[in-house]
Order: sequence, then structure tokens, then C-alpha cells
Amino acid sequence: MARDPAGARNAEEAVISELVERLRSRDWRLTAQRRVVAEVLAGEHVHLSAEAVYDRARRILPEISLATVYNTLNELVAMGEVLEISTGEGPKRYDPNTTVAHHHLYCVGCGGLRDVSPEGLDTLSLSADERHGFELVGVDIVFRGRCPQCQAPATAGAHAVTSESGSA
Amino acid sequence: MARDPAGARNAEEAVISELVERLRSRDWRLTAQRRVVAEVLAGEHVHLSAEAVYDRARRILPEISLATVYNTLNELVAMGEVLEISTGEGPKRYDPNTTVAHHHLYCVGCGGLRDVSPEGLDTLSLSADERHGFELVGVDIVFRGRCPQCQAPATAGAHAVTSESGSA
DNA sequence: TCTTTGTCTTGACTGATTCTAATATCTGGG
DNA sequence: CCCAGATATTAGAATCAGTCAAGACAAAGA
Repeated sequence: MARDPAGARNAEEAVISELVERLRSRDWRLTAQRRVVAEVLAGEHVHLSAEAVYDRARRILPEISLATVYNTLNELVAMGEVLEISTGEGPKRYDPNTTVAHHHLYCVGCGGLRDVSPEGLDTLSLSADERHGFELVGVDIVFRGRCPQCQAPATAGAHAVTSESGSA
Repeated sequence: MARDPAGARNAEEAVISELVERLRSRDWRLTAQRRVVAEVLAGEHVHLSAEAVYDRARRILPEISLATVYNTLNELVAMGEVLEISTGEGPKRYDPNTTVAHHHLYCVGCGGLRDVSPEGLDTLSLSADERHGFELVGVDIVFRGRCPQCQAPATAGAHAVTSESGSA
């Protein structure tokens, strides 16, 4: 693993440290593989699929296996450090930004996914009647729509749908 | 868990006719297989997976194939007659109740799913800023919680999680 | 009836994820 | 330092949900 060059202290580094720091302070063994997964996740602002995490992790630690990526992601989710999002299309995405409550905006055209903070959240509720005796744990809101690219003419070469998709 | 004894038919029958009637009046060939799928879907008040639809359909029309069930469900979804819901756990569920806008309440314990009409929907929105240039198409809200059974002690034999699960 | 068109079935196939069993690595005690 | 036990990692097989493709079948029109 490339020893990080001392100079590269930028905004992402802060986030990385934040997540990795939190992990270190748990009773969780922070191995090379696990750190790489955590760093990859925290270092991207789009929501990556397990496969995409694997690709990026392999660039840093070529021996890492897909199974380990899945294991690690599942552990992070279980610890509540990472949020798992299923879009209904294709693989699940993983979102490290769990400190701030947020919801999602999904592009039905290309599968792009971004975080949003809707308004009017506080008034959203289920009447006792509608609650059917459930003990509520949370709520997920997904706005569906069409991103600027996908609204476009779609005449020419469209735009390929890669695992990236994430419009910066 | 015992399904509804013969008495409760009336209301459901109405729904069946309603869906089948709508289908008949489209340019859609209403074959035996397709009608069975539609009836099975409309006849249950829990949201079934494709596999569960297949099981029930086979009890009525044993020769029906799983592929046909999938094809038919996808067609119904494409026509807007049926709503496809992915819970993030396990297979997709299909919900024939598309006439009334509704959202869902999901049990994190057993996977049961029911329709709900939240309050405060009208004030829920994305500011222009948060909309990121998307052309909004809709919004899905899933309340997550624990149904009465799943809140229980969990001491003795718990309750098995079958494909039914539906806490009627 | 013959043809055309559309539907259905079977079974192979893909993609996403999990499981398994063997191997490697870490940690604490002597 | 070396060992034992616990934990992590690996490669690949297995599983699950869903799709695809090719031929069999069935209904509607000439």
C-alpha cells in the first residue's frame, strides 16, 4: 500500500480521517483491507456500488478480494457507519455520510444518486391509525426524477451509463 | 396464519373485477395466464413477490411458468396497473393498488409491507437548490419499523419468516 | 384451412451477493 | 521469540432473483 505522501492534506483527507478515526476508536480491528475500503468510500462523494468500491480498492491494494469488500461493507453498515441504499435497479450503493440525516434523489434515466435534504420533513408523519401498531424506526424518502443530462434530447450519442453516473 | 375465510370475498371480488376489467378494455390480450396473475395479485392484500405470485397462480393454473409470471408482472408495471416495490431485502414486491397514491410501511423484522397514507405529504418538497436541475417524477416514502409481532419478546419460537410474512 | 402474429414454456444464462473451506495474520501468554 | 487461539482474508463454488432465447402453441384473419 502506498504510504500517503505527507503533503496531501486536503478536504477529503479530513473526511477520511474522520471515518477511519471513528473506526479505530471502536473495538474493530482496522486491517489494511478494511482501511482501504473505508478510505475509498469516504473519498468519493458519489454513492458507490460494492463492485465500484472493489475496483477502486484494488487500485490501492491489488490483492484485496471482492468477498472482503462485501464483508467490510456489511460490517460498516451493521456498525451504522455506512448507509446501504437500494435503488431497485442494479446493485446496492453505499453511502458513508451517515452523520447528517439525509434522503436521496434518484435519476430514473441513468441511475445517478445524490443526497438531498427535503423541506417539510418535520410535518411528515403517520397517524396512530396508519401506524398499525408498528414501532417506527425511521423513514426513507427517495425523490425520483430525471437529471439534466437525461432530460436532454437523447438524439446523439446519449451518455453511457457506467457505474459512475454520479454527476460530480 | 389462516387466510381470510370465504366470507370476506365481496370487497376483494370488486377489486379483482376492477383490475381485470381495466385490463380487458386495453388492447391487451387477456389470456388465461395473465388473468390468473392479475387475479392473484388483486386478491391479496399483502404485497407479493413474483415467486409468491407464481405459487398462488400455480394452484389455479398448474402449467403456468415462472417466466410468464415475470413477463406479466413487468407488463402490468409498464402499463402502470401495478406498482413495483423494492424493499432492499429480498425480491421485489408487486402492489396492484395504484389508483390511490400511497406509500409504504416496512417491518425490518419480518419483511412485512403495508400501504399507508402519511400526513404532511403536501409540504414535503425539494428547494430549487436541492433539486439539482432534476425534473421530478415522483417520490417514494418508506417508513421502517417493527410490527407488533416483531416487537414481541422474541423468547420462544419467534415467528418464522416465510415468503408470506404479511401480518394481514 | 393456412398463415400470421403474438404468447407461453423450458432451460440456459447473467449479475449480485453470500457461503465455504482453506490459508494467513494478529494478539496475548509463556 | 514462539505458540495457541482467535480473527481476517482469499478463491471459488453456490445461491438467489430475474432475464433471455428458441421452439411449441394458440388465437385471429384471409
